[in-house]
Amino acid sequence: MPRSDPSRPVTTHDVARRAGVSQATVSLVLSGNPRARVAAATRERVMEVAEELGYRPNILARGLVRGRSYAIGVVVPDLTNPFFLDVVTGAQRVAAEAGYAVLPGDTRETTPARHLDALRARQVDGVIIDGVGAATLPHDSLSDLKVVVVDEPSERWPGIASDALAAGRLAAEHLLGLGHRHLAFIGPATDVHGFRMRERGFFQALRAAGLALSSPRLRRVAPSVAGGLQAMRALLALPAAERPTAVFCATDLLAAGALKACLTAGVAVPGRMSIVGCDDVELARVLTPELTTIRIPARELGARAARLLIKQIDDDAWVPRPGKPLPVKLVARGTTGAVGGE
Amino acid sequence: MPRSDPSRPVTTHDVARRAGVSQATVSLVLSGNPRARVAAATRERVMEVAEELGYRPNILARGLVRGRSYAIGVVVPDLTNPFFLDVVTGAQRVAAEAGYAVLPGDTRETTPARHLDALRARQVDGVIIDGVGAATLPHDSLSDLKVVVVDEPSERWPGIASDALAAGRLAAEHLLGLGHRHLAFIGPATDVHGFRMRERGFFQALRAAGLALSSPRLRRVAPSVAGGLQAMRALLALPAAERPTAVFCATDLLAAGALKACLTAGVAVPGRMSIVGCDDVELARVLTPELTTIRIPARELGARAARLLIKQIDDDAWVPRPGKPLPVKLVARGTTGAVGGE
DNA sequence: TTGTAAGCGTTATCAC
DNA sequence: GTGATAACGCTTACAA
Repeated sequence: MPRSDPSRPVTTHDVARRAGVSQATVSLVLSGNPRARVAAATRERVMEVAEELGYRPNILARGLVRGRSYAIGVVVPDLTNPFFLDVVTGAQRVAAEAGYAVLPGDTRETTPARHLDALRARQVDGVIIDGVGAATLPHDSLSDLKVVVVDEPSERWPGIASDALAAGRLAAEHLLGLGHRHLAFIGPATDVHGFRMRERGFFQALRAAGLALSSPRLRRVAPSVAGGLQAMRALLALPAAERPTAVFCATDLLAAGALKACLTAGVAVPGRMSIVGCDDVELARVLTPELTTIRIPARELGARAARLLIKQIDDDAWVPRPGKPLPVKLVARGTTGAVGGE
Repeated sequence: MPRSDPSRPVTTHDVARRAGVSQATVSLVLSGNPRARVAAATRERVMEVAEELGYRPNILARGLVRGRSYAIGVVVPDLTNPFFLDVVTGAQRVAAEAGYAVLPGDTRETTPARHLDALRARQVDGVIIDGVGAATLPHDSLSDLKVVVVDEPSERWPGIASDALAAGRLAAEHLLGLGHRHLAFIGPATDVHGFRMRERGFFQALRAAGLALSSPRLRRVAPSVAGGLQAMRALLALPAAERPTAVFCATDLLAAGALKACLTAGVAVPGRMSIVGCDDVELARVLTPELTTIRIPARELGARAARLLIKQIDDDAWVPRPGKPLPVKLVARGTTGAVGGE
C-alpha cells in the first residue's frame, strides 16, 4: 500500500520495478560508481525511467550507508559581521560544487561547544572554525570530526590563514608614510588570534620606526560599530598633547564606529583624523568618505578552508601541508590623508 | 570487528549491549516517545549508560525512518543584504529550538528552481521563501514540500508578511509632514512583491495629499548601494525645477547609496535633501547622519515563518489561518528634516 | 515491561 | 552484467 502512495518521493525501487531490473542495478547505474559495469542498453533504460519518474536520490539514505552526511558546519563568532559572512559564502560556493551542504552558525547565542554538539548530532562530516579560539575548543567533542581552522594556529588541525601580521604592518606603514607620528589602535577585546596578529603587526612596524604608543591610545572594545564609536570618543576626549592624528582599527566594523564618532563630533576625516580599517567588507565603500582599509580575502579564505576540509573528508589518508598565509593589501581610499592636511 | 572500532560513534546498539537490554528498549527510552512504558529502573540504567558512553542520536537515521530530515531551507535573493540575513537569523533561532537545521541560500549565483532542487535532494522538510517571487516558482518542483512565503501573496502557500503598504505610507506622511512637496522614489527594478507594496503605499499617500510624481523622479535600479548611488546622481542632475527635496528609498541599501551620492556631491542631508529608507538594518545607524527609515521586523518575520513552517511539518492536518501583517514603524533619525531647512 | 523484527532508501559485496 | 542480500542507525508495530 505505501508503495502506491502517489505523493511519496520516487525511490530506486520504483525505478527498478518500472524498468524491469533489480533495485541494485538501478543503484549501480545511478550512483555514478565508476566500477559499475552495466550493459549499455540497461543503463539507458534505467536512466530513461529515472528521468521519466523524476527520481531524485535521497542523500540522507546514501549518507547513512556511506557513513557520511555530505554536510559541513561553519562556526564563526558573528554572522552579522559581513567579514564572517563572506567566509561562509566562500565556503558555501566550494561546498555546493562538491555536493556538500553548509550549516552556518555563530556563537552569539550559544557556546562553541554546544554548537559543535548540535552539528555532530547532524552527523556533519567536518567543520570550519573561524575566529572562535581553537584553544578554547573542547578537544574530545571534536573527535571523529574533521576540522579546519581559519586564522588560528593549531598543531591539532590544518588551517588556512590570511597574513594578519602583514595587515597590521601595512596599516602602520601607510600611516607612517603619510607623516603621522601620533597613532592609536582600536581592537576587539577578544582573544581571537587573527585580530591579535593584526595588532602585533601594527606594533612591530611602529617599533621598527622607533615609535611607541602610550596606553590610553590602545583601546580594546567590543568588536562592533558601537565599540569603535566608544573607543574613538575616548580618544577624542584625550588632552590635545595625547590625542592621535591617525588610528588603525582591527576590523572595518570598528573603523566604521570610529569614523562615525569623528563625523558626529565635527572632527574632519581625514583632515584631523586618519582612519584605517581592516577586512575591506562591502560597508567600507558605503561610508563617506570611503574607508581606507586592508583587504583580507574573506571569501577566498572560506573557499580554501572548504576545499581543505572536503579533501580531508574524501581522502582519509590525505595529509595537508601548511600553506602560506593569503596575501593582504592596502586599499587606500578616503579616510586617510597626510598629517595636518585638510 | 567494526563494533569495536573505538572511533566509531556510539549507537543505540552499543548502549543496549552495555546496559544489558535490547536495542529497541534503548530507543524507546532515548527517543523521548511519550507512549513508551519502560520500567523506571531500566530507563535509569539506559540513560546512565548512554551518558557514560557519550551516546548521541544520529539525526539522519532517525530522519530516514520517520521520513523527515529535520532540516528546512531558506531561500532569499541576496544574503549579503542584511535585511534578508536577519530573516534567516530569526528563522534559525526558532528552528534550532525545535531541533531543525537551517540551510540558507540565495539566488545570486543560481536560479530559485535550481536551488530548490538542491534542497529537495537533501530531503528538507520545507522551505521559507522570501523575496523571490512566488509566482515565478516552479509549482511541480515544490510538491511534497511544505512552503511558507514571506512578504508574498499566495493562495497556494501560507505566508507571513510585514505591512509594506503602511511602510510606504509612513514614509510619505513623514516627508509630507516636514513640508516636502517635491518628492522622489527609488526602488529596485525587480518584481518582488513586498517592494512593490512599499512603492504603492508611498504613492497612495501622495495621491491622498493631491500630489503626483513626474516620471524622472521615479527611479528603478539594482537593489543595492550602487543602485541607490546611481539613482540619486540622476536625481541631482535634474534641472532645478524638477529636482526633489526628499526621496523615499524602498530599501536601506538603496538609501545608503543615495546618501552617499548626496554627501559626495556636497548636497547637505537633510539640509537640501531628505532621505527615508526602509528596513532599518544595522547599517542605518552606522551611517552619518543616521538614516531615517521604516522599521520592518525582519527577525520576527523569519521567526514566525519558521514557526508556521515547522507547525505544518509536525502536524500535517494543521491549516494555517492568514494572520495580520506585522506592523512597521517610522524611525526618525538624521537624514530627514523640514524642507529648506539647514 | 521488554524483546523481536520489519523497514526507511541507499550502497556495496557477493554469487549467479 | 545482473540480482540477491546484508548492512547503515534508528523507530515502531507486534509478540512474548
